[in-house]
Formats: sequence, C-alpha cells, structure tokens
Amino acid sequence: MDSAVVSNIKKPVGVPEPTVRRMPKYLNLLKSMQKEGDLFVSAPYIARLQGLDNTQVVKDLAYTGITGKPRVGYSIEELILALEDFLGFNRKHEAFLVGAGFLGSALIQYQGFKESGMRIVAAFDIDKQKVGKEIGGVPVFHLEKFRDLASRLHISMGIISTPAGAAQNIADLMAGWGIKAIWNFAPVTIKVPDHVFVQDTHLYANLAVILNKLTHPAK
Amino acid sequence: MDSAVVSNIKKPVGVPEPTVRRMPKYLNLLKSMQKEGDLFVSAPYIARLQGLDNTQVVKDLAYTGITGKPRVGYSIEELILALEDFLGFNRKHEAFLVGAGFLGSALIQYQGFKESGMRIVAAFDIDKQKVGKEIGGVPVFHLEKFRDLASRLHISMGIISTPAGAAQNIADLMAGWGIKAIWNFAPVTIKVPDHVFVQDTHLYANLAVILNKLTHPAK
DNA sequence: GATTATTAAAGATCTTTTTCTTTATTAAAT
DNA sequence: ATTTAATAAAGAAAAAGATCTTTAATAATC
Repeated sequence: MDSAVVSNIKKPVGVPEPTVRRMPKYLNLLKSMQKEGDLFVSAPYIARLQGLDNTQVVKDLAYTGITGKPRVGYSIEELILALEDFLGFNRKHEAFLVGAGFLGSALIQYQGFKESGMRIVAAFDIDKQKVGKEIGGVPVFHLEKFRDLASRLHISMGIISTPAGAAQNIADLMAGWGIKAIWNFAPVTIKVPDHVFVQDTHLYANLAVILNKLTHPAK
Repeated sequence: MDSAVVSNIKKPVGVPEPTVRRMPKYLNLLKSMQKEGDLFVSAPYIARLQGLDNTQVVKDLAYTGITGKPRVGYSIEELILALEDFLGFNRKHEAFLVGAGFLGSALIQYQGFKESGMRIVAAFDIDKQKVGKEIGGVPVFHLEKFRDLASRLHISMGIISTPAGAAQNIADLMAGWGIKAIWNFAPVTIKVPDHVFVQDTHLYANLAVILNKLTHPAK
C-alpha cells in the first residue's frame, strides 16, 4: 500500500466558477428580453450577444437543469426562474458591512444589488465620526456591536471594505462570529477556516491588467 | 498543402492574465515587507502568505525579468521596481470616468488607486444636478465635453460606471474618441473595436459566486 | 408526408493554467 | 575545503476550461 494516499479530500466538483460568473449576465439579458415580450431564446443568440462560444452557453445553461427544444430554444421564463434559484437570487440574503469609507458607502447605496436578494442591513466602523450616522438609510454601528447583532439577526454574509491593514483582523472576527461567507474588497489575501467562504473583489487586479496593457501594448 | 491553415493570427502569447492579476498582491506584500526593513524574500515565503503554490510564485516573478539567488531569494527592492515597471504603476495614467453616481463617486474618491499611478482627472454625466459640481476635487462635466477634453489632455483610459442601459453607447463614444482601454463596471458585455481593450469588473459576478455558495453549500 | 434547416446535447480535442518533478546553484554549516 | 539544506529554474505532467465535432431531435418548409 502506498502511504502517499494521504487524503481523500472531497473535491468540490461542483459547477465551474467561470460558469457561475457568467450566469448573472445571462439572467440580466433574459430579463430584458422578457420585458420585451420574448418567450423563447436560443443559445446561439445569447452567445452572439455575449461574445461567447455557442456550446459554452449550452453547457452553462445545462447546469440549471433546464432543457431546451431543438429548433426553438429555451423558455425564457423557465430559465429565469432556474437561474434565480441556482444563484440564490430569489432568497433574502442579509449582510453586514465593515468599513464605511468611500467604497463601503458606495456599496451600501449601490442600487444594483437589489435584484440579487442581497441587502446590506447594517454597517460597522471604528471611526467615531461615522458611528451613529446613517448611509443611505443603513445605520452605522461601532464594530463591537457586530457580534451581538449578527447572532440576533442570523447574518451569514460579511463584507469587508476596510483598509488592507485591518482586513485580516476583521475576517478573523467574522469567522468567529458565525459568518459563513465573506466578500472581501481589501487588497490582501485573507485566511479563514475552511467552513468560511471568501470571495475577493480586488479592484487592483483589474486595474493591473489595464495598466499593463496600456504600458506594454501587444504588438 | 493543407488549406486549413487559414490564419496566422498573431496570438498574443504574452504574460498569462492570472499572473498579471496576482502581481499587485505581490507588490503590496513586498512593500509592506520593505517597510519593515526586510531586504530579501523567498518565493516559498510569498507562496505561504498568499496561499499559492511555490512554483507558481517563481514563475510569476520570472516574468518581471528579475532573478533570485538560491538560498537567499529575491531582492525586495529590485522586485518592487520591476513589478511597478511591469504593471505600469510607475507611470502616470490619467483617466476619464463616465457616470458619476454612487459607484462612480466612490471610484473617484477611493484612495487606493494612488499607488498605481492611475488618476481620474475628470468625471462626466448627463444629469444636470451633477454637472458643474465637484466630487473629491474632481470636476464633473457634461458628457458632450468628453471628446474635446480627452483629445486635448491625451486621455487613453475611460471608466464606465453608468447604468447598464447606457454602457454600450458610452463605450462606442469612447472608442470613437480615441480611448485605448475601458474599465467597465456596468453589468453588461460591451462590444468595442479590436484596438480597444476592455476590462470588466462585474460586481454581480462576484456576488453570484457567494450567493450560490450560500444557497447551495458544497457537502 | 418527406425534406430541410436549426438547434440542443454529448463527446472529443485543444488550449491554458496549475501543479509536480527534477536539476542546478549557492550560502551556510561542518 | 566539504557537505548540507534551501532555493530558483526548467521541464513534465495534470487539471481545468474552452472550443470543435458529431449526433439526434424537431419545427418549419416544400
């Protein structure tokens, strides 16, 4: 026997993340088509609009469990419902945000999240200038209130929009306080226990791609 | 001879995008190490902190042209300079932003971009409430001023933070007005001529990954 | 009713990216 | 000086993802 078989680590083997990332775009498109009265849509049509490969779209949509009909396409209504269910957009997701600076404020006030079911219900900071105020109708509490409120309101999602230096500390606290998923906007890699899921949105990474392209244009 | 050799399309074959996206994180880490007085760093050390594979880091850093010494590692100073050069962070990049809503305002005021050399020098909108005002010291003009100002100031980068419906239109205008790279925050796929580079930052896509995980937790 | 064109679905191939393996280098320890 | 341990570098293998190919289904057309 080979001692190298160290772990039968359960490989996630779920839906590919790139697929999940494309789904909101499909959903967006489908909703505007529905608004115009369309009932069916074909994968090639979606592919053309999104600049994707034909079969890519078919495979992505297959993950929702919805099947299309040859020569007709998919039922838009069915697809929308299935995508919303798949993405969890048809449930309520309440989130706490830590770091009520420019970015945090923008996230709180950003209207776009509404359709996803995600709602930031409270913000937290340690700056006394901010604590006690409201941003877009959302109250800003001192960080020390986080734990108590999170457990009482059964909050499972935390958003970190603090400076880089504070992010790991906040993440540790969140993990200890029962947060299941963290959306991290601070430009650092944060470490959390396995049962906590972290999604990074590093604006820097995107900016880097642009500036690199502008600085060293491909011939 | 095989007629299937249709195109000698110049494949970009540059640096892998995932690599470019990791580089700002390396840079960030290196700077804080330098601040603490460290002079050298090893790839395994970086890998551990970032949760990456050892050789991944070595390969990424190799693209900067800097070589490390066995048993010692890389010179932090050399690496920082090389990364800044590679990413274009040591040059000035002036950008125009269109769509001065919550998100646009946050981007304008976000302090984090300073170290990258990117500076938003003007914002544009069509809302008369916003035109003529300033946001964090940056003037907001009417969209119709974009073309003239962009050519006079030799602006090559445009940021789109408009609602989804306006994005394609703005992108068309930008492309026609000489913008070389577009940073798109609107949740739609925009089409541009080949010589214009688009980088999307779709907050939705990131949110989708989180909500999907929360809704359908992997066993 | 037969044919055709369009489409979804399933499978195969290719490409890209990551991870693993080996080799060579060199500072530190002996 | 010799050995050792840590490391970068280069190459091979594996994994993931995207694209291409083929097949089957079916609505529209003839």
